Amino acid sequence: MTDPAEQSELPKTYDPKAVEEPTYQRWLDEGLFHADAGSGRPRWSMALPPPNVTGSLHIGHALDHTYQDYLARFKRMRGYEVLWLPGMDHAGIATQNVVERELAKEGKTRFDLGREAFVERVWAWKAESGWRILGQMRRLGDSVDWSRERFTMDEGLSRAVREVFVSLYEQGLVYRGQRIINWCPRCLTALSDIEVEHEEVPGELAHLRYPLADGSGWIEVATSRAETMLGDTAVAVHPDDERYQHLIGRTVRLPLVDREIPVVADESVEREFGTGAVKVTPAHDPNDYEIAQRHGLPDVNIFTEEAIVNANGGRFAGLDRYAARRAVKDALAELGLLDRVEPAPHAVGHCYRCRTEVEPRLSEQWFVRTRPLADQAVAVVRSGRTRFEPERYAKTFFAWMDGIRDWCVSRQLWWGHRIPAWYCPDGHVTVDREEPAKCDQCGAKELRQDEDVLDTWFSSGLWPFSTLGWPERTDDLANFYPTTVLVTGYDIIFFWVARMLMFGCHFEPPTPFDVVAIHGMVRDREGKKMSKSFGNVIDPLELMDRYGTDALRFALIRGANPGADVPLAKEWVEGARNFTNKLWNLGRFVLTARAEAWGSGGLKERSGSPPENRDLAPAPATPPDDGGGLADRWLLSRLEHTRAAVTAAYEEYDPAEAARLMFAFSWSELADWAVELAKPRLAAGGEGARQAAATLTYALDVIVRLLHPVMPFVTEELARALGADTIVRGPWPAERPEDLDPDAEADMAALQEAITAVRRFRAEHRVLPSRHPRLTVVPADTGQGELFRAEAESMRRLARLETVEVGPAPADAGPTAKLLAAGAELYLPLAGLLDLDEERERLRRELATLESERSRAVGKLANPAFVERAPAAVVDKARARLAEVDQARAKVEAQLAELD
RNA sequence: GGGCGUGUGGCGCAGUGGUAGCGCGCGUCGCUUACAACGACGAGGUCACAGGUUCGAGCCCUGUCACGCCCACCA
Repeated sequence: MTDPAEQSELPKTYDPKAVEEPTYQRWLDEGLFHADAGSGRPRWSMALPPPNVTGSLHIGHALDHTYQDYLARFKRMRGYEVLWLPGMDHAGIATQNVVERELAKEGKTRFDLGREAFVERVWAWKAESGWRILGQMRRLGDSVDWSRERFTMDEGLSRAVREVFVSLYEQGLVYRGQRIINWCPRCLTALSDIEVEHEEVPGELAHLRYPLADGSGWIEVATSRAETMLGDTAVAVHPDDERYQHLIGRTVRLPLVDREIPVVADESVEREFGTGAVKVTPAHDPNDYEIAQRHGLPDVNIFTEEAIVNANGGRFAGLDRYAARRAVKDALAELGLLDRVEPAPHAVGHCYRCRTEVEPRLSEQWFVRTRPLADQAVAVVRSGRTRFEPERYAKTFFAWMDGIRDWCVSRQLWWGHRIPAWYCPDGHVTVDREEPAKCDQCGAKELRQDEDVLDTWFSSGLWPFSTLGWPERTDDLANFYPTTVLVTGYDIIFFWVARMLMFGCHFEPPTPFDVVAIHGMVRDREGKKMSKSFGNVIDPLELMDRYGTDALRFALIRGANPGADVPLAKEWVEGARNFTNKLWNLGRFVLTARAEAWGSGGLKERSGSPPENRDLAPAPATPPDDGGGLADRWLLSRLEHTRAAVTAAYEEYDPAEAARLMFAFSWSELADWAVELAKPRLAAGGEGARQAAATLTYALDVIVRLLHPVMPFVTEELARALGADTIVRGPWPAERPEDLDPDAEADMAALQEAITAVRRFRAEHRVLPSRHPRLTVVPADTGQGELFRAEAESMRRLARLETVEVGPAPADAGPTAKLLAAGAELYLPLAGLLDLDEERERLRRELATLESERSRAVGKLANPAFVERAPAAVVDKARARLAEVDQARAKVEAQLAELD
């Protein structure tokens, strides 16, 4: 019942759904992503920044993975043995929070389950979530080596973590101590400095009066956190501050808690700030803690872990920080000890995972001594052994490393690597790679392991070598370390890149990677950050469902200018989808042309999927020789330019530039001109048709290969249709400088200019498409004359002309238009082209319409009431419109004059 | 308070010394046998501002303004 002719029709649009999944499966089945160290090829390696097992991949991952995939595929095609190693991060706090939220829905807390059961539960959750993420990576087309997939908490990596921690301890680079750390009262754990996000809040500065103990007056202090006065143990002033000389060494009576505390002199006090006297709360402020250390002051902790006032806060016990602040101010005001409260915006730290205000808290934690490690990491970048791309991010890195402070690595969580430290009843610490049988110092056998786990970034900091089997001296480590490139967003240079450099340079020198390639963040169409609260997040899966993976990837890469943020909107992806379809149809055209040129029996169709014509010869590895015609020579020259520029851009970590070049060549040159120029030759058949088809086939094959790193699916499908089994392993198009042909490019430019000039004239004068005038070209020189004579047929067709003649200007041909293009003069007889009377009539009607609009506008603007009373915008609009009308009138009048 | 970056047509962006480009949008025309997810043609920019270097400056230098991001223990 189906018409056989119709059956052989190829689908007019590219259908990603039919192609992507089977293609990816085939790549896996054929082991194309598997890295074989024994292959003898040069090696190239990269470790995937492990996504958090939390949740699913977002648009930022899509960018990150696409960027890496372009590098991996590009290098693979160029003949490298590529290892792109995948995996996931256990993501301590983030994951624990997610599972705790899930528990909360059941009305439970982790404490109801107990540590062991809770951790079990997280593992179960991880199994499920991890599966989803792997599926998304397949969707994206990630060419990772699945046989080497790792997880930060798997056995091998856990061993690496213990090895590093214990070694650092032995080297004196890990220590335990009491410090003021950043504490999240909601997550109930310590945080490192970079896990705190500073944010400006309105805030206030309260001026409090502390009466002198001897009743001789008072001293005034200023604070943004009045409630902390409950934990004050001193007041500090600058030693040279004349205002307070007489008070140094005396004592004040701390109101509300009725504690006598000293006035001390400390150089850290700024005389100009506030009153020049500062209250000292050693347990709740890092500066104050240092002052206390210097002066031997006690510390009074007034908060519980949840930041609720404890028993030390007397009658304020039980209030949270904010309630206590109000209550303390009220109480002081009643006593006449609150001088005033003024607004004072200042930055407050928030937990990077839950946004809760961080509370400085004095506690016992584990720290990494970072200075020596940081120095090594800085040296490797300064020397150029490791390079940032773009380079300016090295500055960001240096700036942070310069001011780096010791890294608090212990977390009061349950999900993570348990700290390998054990305590005996006497409090001695034993740090070991395996669970020790007895205390190092006293031999006690009752040991209890530290309850805390390590910062998630501790294990991810080992990623480049722990994933290769370290500390074992594995083949993979020998073959693929240092890794070649590390790709990531600028947002985690401090969190991750810096830590990897510190650990890598120290434990597995010289460096974990040669190049750090930094990309930006995905933004919405207005350049705004994507976030759930703005409601502007885009789900990559939705985009892939709708437009295909290649479209999403191309849109992301096209916007990924080096180091800069990537704006993305549906329309961008839609445009990229149109491009995939353009390629698809280019493929359809070329394949058909090729089949017809060689008289083969047309193309076959696989159900609903792309063309398969293995009966034809495989795509040529080199262009057809001869290359006689201008169109072919021009195309090959442009192709070689593109090939060279795209290759260079890929090498230089500028895939956005490569994308632009490929897009422009494919669409504006190959499709818009080369194909159009080929049509008459193809239609003529014979050797000319074969020549044209061969050149187009070659060009398509090359551009498809160039595009493959960015758009792997549609290009693989087209390459297969052209006769290749796969292009995943290349080859990459070879350099062909002999194809560069400046003469052909110049000639083609002249021809294009002439054709466009005629088209423009036709469009402006509304020449019906069915009218085919005769054109006379008066060339600028003899060379140009030959050009136009040779290309007369192309020009005739593309400009819709009856004939194209090269010679002297026609005499006495009646009304004639003279156009200029590339130095040549083009003469178009108007008679018969457009009906002159009809055209005059049309122009007069148009002029009349414009005149009447003009007189109305003039009248309106001449009316003072309108000009004065109407909104300015309306008046401006009227004026602008009048100007437009005047311009249009002038044009129409000129056209009328041309006709006479 | 430091550091980095950005200001180019309505919107999003390229363009590191030699006659202003791309995508989207917009206007006019067109279902020309690869593609209407298309084609042809067009409108639209004193390249934030002010100085300077140069034969010549979006592109280099200085300063100003605006915006963005990062870092930061002035309570």
